[in-house]
Amino acid sequence: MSDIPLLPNHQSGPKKLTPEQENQQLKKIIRELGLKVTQQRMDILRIVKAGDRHFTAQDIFEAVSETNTSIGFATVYRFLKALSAKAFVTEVRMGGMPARYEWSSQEHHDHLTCTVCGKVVEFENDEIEKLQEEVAKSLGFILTDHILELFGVCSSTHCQKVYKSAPES
Amino acid sequence: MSDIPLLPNHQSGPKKLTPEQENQQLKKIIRELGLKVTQQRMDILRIVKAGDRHFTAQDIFEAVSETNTSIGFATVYRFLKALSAKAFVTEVRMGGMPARYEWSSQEHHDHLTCTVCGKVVEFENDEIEKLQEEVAKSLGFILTDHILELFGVCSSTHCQKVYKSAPES
DNA sequence: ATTATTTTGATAATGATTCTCAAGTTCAGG
DNA sequence: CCTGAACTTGAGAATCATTATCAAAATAAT
Ligand SMILES: [Mn+2]
Ligand SMILES: [Mn+2]
Ligand SMILES: [Zn+2]
Ligand SMILES: [Zn+2]
Repeated sequence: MSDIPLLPNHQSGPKKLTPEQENQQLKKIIRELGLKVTQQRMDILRIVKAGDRHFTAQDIFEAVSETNTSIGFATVYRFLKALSAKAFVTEVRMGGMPARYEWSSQEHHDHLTCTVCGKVVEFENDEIEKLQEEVAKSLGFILTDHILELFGVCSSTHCQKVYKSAPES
Repeated sequence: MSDIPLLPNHQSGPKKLTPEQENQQLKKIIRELGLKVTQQRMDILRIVKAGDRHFTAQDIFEAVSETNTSIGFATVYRFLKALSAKAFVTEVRMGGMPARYEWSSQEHHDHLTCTVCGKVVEFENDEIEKLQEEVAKSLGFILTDHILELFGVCSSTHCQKVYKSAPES
């Protein structure tokens, strides 16, 4: 949807890949899932992996349709499910709205989602992470994972207006 | 992990109310919403307000049906929506699961869950809450809600042993 | 009581996601 | 290159939670 810049997808590794090299990468991933390589899966994977945004199934469906392949929603959902089952992609869900998917980057981050337009902003905050560790430790736990999702209203005039005109909180 | 464990509603004030007093309380709330007092609304409110857990619309529908009144799902959803619009109840929507509602008077809390035995500990950390506000503000958002779930291994010898001997995940 | 205003609930509609299954594709082996 | 068994696809039906419709019923101000 919109385009307020976030954490840029700052990759560190080399990203000069020939199309053929990229294809080999994608195929390798598909095979790691124990699945057959199909045009649809290649297309979906290319989009999700290359993108620096959070895609909905609809986004991916449209993107794949645009290029060449005819594809069904079922295929998109099926493959995304397989990818997130093996943690290649992360599924971000917010009540009511369609799920969003992103390539699982190595870098940890949390999400701030606009409850009006669905925009997702990534952030990472070392202080919060540290406090989480402390909380866990103080309760006798070894912390192994966490989910932090913030919800709010983004700065777009549209969303601000909707928020202010809504029944007051 | 099938159920959503929560704070027992460890009481705050005096809760010795005659049925009539309780009814007056409930009516007052309904009128504060600018709505007419109906049997259905009384029933729904009584359940949500008294409960010590998170209810789904289904839960409430069943509970009300059991007692006396015939009631429709639409009525449950409508009234819950009105209640959460005015923040009398909190709506929690996660993933694809049905929304859950809880009376808002409970202290805010987050959860720390043992991934081995499933034990859930609640905690509350003002510093984290404050940092969340700051993060949202710095990204131009008005923060309206958040979900913070920590996962780890609790201090029980059993869970510690399982954790140490487990192959890495 | 009267009656204007709300509310209700059965049922249809919605929207995201999943399921079904006939037809099409992939790929290991020959 | 063929073949065929196993896998995959996509159109459409099915689910599931939630919302919208709307005529009939309940509420509350007069
Ligand atoms: Mn992200
Ligand atoms: Mn919290
Ligand atoms: Zn927004
Ligand atoms: Zn444990």
